[in-house]
Amino acid sequence: MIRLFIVDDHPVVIEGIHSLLKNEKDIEWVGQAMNAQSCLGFFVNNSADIVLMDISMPDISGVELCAEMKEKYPGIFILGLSTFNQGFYIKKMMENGASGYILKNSSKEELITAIHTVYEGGIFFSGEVGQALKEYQRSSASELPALTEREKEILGLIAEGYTNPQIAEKIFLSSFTVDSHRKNLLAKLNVKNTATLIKLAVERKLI
Amino acid sequence: MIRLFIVDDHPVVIEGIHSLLKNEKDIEWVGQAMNAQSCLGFFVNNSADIVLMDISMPDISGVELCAEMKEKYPGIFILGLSTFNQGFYIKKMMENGASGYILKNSSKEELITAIHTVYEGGIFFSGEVGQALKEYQRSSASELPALTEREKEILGLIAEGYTNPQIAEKIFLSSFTVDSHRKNLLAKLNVKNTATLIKLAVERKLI
DNA sequence: GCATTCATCCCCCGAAACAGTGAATCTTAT
DNA sequence: ATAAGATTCACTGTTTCGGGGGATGAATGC
Repeated sequence: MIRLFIVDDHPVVIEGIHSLLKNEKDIEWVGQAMNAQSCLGFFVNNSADIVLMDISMPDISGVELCAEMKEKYPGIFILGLSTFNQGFYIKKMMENGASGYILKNSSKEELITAIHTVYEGGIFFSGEVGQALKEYQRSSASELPALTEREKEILGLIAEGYTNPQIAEKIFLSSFTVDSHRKNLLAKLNVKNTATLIKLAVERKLI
Repeated sequence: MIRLFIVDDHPVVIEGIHSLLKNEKDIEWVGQAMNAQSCLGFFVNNSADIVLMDISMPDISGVELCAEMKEKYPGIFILGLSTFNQGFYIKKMMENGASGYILKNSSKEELITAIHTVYEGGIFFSGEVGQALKEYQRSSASELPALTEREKEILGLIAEGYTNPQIAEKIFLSSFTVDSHRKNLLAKLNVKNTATLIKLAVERKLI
């Protein structure tokens, strides 16, 4: 028996999911909350196996609530729930310990599959969400100015710890030239020094 | 109809999966390969929707084959397949474009669910794999030497682009002292300069 | 007690990074 | 063809980094 709790500030969503699952014999509806505070209140004296959690709530965001819940009750699996398919928030939820993410317009089958997968310790994304997540991982880079091949090459070598003279020797250029490319990298990416350059590059997966 | 291809150097695995899926009406078995080369050869003149791919193969690794396949045929979904539940390789496969990962001892139901989820663009992990992946994400940081509070503070400020004199002013130290901490960071983490320091720090989520 | 470890602090110096400016090839797209 | 941009090279400063050394004090363990 999978004990399910739901947190969402839209009554219609709670009702809709309740209705979809009411005939599922292995899923027990243990409670619901319409904001983060009352969700946290519930878990003081009660428990659940899975929490379906909306991303946008009146008091604190789903991302924060997710972090707090996993901190206090690491054994409870959290399944993100949202109307929109936003890569950024999905990523944040996952980083904060969520076990998956489904859209509110998911089919009954998808919802049930998600609940079972997560209950067994798995990770589940609905189809569209999986796509959005993958695209997001790239698209966050799309806002960045395009780097030339040379610039990417030199960025990679900088990240590996080579100095300008070393890079120059390695790819048969003048160290003045390497320095020029380096300055262009700083300017294009709008960062002030090597530290911030590499931080950006790693975070945005440029290298 | 989901067109499925499998790459695995163990005939028994190919046979076993074939047997499990032979009665599935919506899954069509389009071919199989026992090494990476013959897999790549197949896709020159043929196609598939999903490739079940073993992680360990005689010629090149599943990770590399995965990267090459996604490069050439981005529309084909790749589902990793392994006997062992190794967080590191799972992570590598995912970074190279795989859509999920299942164990060879998965149940028929799990296998079919995985195939359908992936076919619809989703991401699927078997239960145990999901756990291993999450644990790996933490454990990779555990091998690092412990940093002192001061060092972590200074590391964070370096990553934000502050120079030694700026950090010194900000936290009321001599810039010589900041420099010492900085050098300790380089030594402790065994990196040669700011670039590699920040790369490591971001990758290992020290900041 | 005493030695040791370690976090914290300080200093010098040569090498590297950064800022500013300028300019010559070469490719590519309009 | 010409304009735009990528790539290359150059010079001159100033600032920062990285490698060396060394000092203090608090905590630790024997």
